[in-house]
Amino acid sequence: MYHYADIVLPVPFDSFTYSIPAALQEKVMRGCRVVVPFGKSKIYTGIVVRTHNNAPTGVEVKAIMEVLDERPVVNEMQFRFWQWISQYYICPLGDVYKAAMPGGMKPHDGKALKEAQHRRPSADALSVAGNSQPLHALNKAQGEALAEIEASFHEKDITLLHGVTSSGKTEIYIHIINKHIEAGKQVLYLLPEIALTTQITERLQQVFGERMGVYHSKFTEAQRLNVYKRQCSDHPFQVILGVRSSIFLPFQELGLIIIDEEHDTSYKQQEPAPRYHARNAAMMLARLFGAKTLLGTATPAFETYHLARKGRYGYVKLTERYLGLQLPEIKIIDIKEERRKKRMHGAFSFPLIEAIRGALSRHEQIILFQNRRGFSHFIECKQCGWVPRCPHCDVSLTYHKKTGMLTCHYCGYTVHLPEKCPNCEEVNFADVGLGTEKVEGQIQELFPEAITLRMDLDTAKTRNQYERIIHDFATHQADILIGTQMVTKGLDFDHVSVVGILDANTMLNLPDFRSHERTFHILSQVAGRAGRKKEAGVVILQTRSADSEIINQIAANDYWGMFYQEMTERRDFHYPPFVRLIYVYLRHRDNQLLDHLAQETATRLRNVFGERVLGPDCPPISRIQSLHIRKIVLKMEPTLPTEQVRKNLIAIQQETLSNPIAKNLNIYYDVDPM
DNA sequence: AGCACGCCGACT
DNA sequence: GTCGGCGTGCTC
Repeated sequence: MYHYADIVLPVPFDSFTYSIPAALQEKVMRGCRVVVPFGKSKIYTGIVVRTHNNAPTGVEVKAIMEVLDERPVVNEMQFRFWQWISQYYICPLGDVYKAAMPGGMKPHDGKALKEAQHRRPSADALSVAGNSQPLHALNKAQGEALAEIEASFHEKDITLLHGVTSSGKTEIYIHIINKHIEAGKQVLYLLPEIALTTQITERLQQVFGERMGVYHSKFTEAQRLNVYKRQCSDHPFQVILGVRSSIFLPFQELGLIIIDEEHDTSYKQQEPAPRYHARNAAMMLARLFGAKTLLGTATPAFETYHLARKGRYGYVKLTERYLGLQLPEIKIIDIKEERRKKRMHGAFSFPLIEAIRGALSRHEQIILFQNRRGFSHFIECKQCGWVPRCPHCDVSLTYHKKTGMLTCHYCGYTVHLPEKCPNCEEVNFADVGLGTEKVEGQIQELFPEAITLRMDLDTAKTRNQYERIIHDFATHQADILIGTQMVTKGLDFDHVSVVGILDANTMLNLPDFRSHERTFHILSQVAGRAGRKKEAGVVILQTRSADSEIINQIAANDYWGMFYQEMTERRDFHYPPFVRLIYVYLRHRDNQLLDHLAQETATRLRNVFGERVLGPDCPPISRIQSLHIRKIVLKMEPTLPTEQVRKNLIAIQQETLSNPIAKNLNIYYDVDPM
């Protein structure tokens, strides 16, 4: 009989010890949810991680109020996985719990007790319906790729499927999934949030019907709760199609994880903790289960490709586009040159205008890509050069013409555009930089007869709005789709013959070692949207760096050249995959105090890690939501024992925070940052 | 991270 | 005289 239990709660600590009342002693089990009082007035739902007889010293122990489950809702595999996430990403277990359980599983306050009273039996078998459709036959190239993947899985646990856009990867996935579920295994199919569209969901639903569950963060709490409970039951879904957080669902017999669009940076959770990378974490999850992992993409992340080349991953290439689709031709247009010749109409070069005109006359569709929302980047007083800036962040405000508002894209601060310059009282503002809203306005002037759609964070805030736009464009209710990187994700439109990239410089010059790789990924993806059945599309790539190597590599679809050059640079300058990066972020309201504390922390880090420590520095955006920011970079050789590193880092964090002047200091680590 | 406690400005 | 601003301290 145990008298105490360690409980994980949705707060940033590992666990808290509670006493077990005699009446609950039979029921309190590892993995079950319990209801406990917390602090002065809170009631939380937590998870039992351990029962024992060690009375905590120096604190008043509170008692568990209620047990919600008769059998565990977190299994042993999940506990091991949570532990790994917590250690690798240097965050307390409570943060992992918050991310891992859908809201409905961790009710708080009155709700927790209510659920205990109205406890329902776990999801019944919702029953296997016979509405599934047969699998499509694979074509020759697909069939060969499938055979190669299977052969590769005999030797390696992880295989990269490198297949050009529209090469029919989804059908290959369906065949592999089918084989695994026929063998009695479960399959997890991961997609980036934005790519989880009805197109793919519907296709998989046709085949797997009731055997498949979909797990998306935009679903209601109740829907996600149902999927979670179903996975705990005796009749779990065989296939889960989900976004990054679905790696935390309970699995019983996981045999395969597919990570589609594996290069996508949105697999990395930036905020809040745990700042995990769902691709890398999924590979660890697969390892725990002895399951296979299939990474799929048209443009592999350089780190992935590097490991595939080294033989750590199996590698299968699919070069043929499905239904004989041709890869688009990419034409580079030098904006500087065109501007000098006075051949630019706003953001549009003559060749782009001609291409659009041609497509419209043939009743074909056009996608225009500009990776910045809003009307202009910022506005500037023509008289005195005044630029409206965010009072809380170190950025200028973006002008949104339709609403007449200036908005901070970091904290959401919004004000009306002033009628006159508050500095010189002049009434003459210039719009500097190009946003999607301005692109749409110019298109409407150039082609008043064309119907346009715009897709960015402003017009596609919800899943419904997003899908509406996709649907309208796919059914040809509009001629031109203008958007940010939202338009690049795994969508296949049949009638797009022209893709215009309005300014391929904005992403290129970011102070980030991955900016070339990212530009390559995103531009290749958007270029891949062009092309119709049996007919090549055209991509007009406008740039101010027409001579740069990277632009030419993108235009030539020279993945290998790009990769080779980047790897050389990353080896020489010590960047991943040759080192493991950890960023240390420090945030504080007081800039001077922050400076001091950041220096102090860097010194502590140097005492342990020496030359591996760089900084502190001010990041490019050095203040967000009134907090000043400093960043310290750690470059660790991959051979360094991660457990020792982690212990040192936690100790240093504690040391810095133990200084009384560091009261409101916020420190956190970002492991493998993106 | 929340959330309560606590000590200083503008309102009925 | 109080309502409420957010500094700071704690959570088994």
